[in-house]
Amino acid sequence: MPTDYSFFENVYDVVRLIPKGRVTTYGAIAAYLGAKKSARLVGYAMNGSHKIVPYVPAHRVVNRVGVLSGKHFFGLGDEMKELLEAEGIWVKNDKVIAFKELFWDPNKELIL
DNA sequence: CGATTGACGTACG
DNA sequence: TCGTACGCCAATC
Repeated sequence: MPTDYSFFENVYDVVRLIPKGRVTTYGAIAAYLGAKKSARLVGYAMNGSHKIVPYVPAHRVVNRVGVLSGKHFFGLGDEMKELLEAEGIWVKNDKVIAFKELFWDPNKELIL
C-alpha cells in the first residue's frame, strides 16, 4: 500500500504528464513538488526511472540550459536524442533546439 | 545511524 | 563571459 509515496513517485508522475513534443527541467519539476532547491533529487530520481512502469519519458527532462544531461543514461548511443527527434524535438550538440519554446512548466500549465 | 552521492541550480570571482 | 564553489535534500551504502 502506497502510503510511502516517495518524492520519486511524485517526480515520475509529473514526468509522465509532460505533453509529447515538449520538454521540462529538473528545477521546474522540483519547484512543482515544492522543493525548488531539490532539483538534484529530481535527476537522482530519474536514475531509477528506467525500471518504472509505465514508461517514464525521462528524455523529455533536461537541465535548465536545455542540455541532455542524462543522455548517457539512455544507452551508450544517442538514444535520448533519437527519442526527442521522434517527437519533433531537434537536438544539436546535446542541446534542445528552441528549448525555450518547447519548455513545459508544470507550475504554469499543469493544474492540480 | 553517519557519511557519501547526485541526470541541478544559483552565487561568486 | 566563463570557470569554480557551495548549497539542497532525499536515497543509498
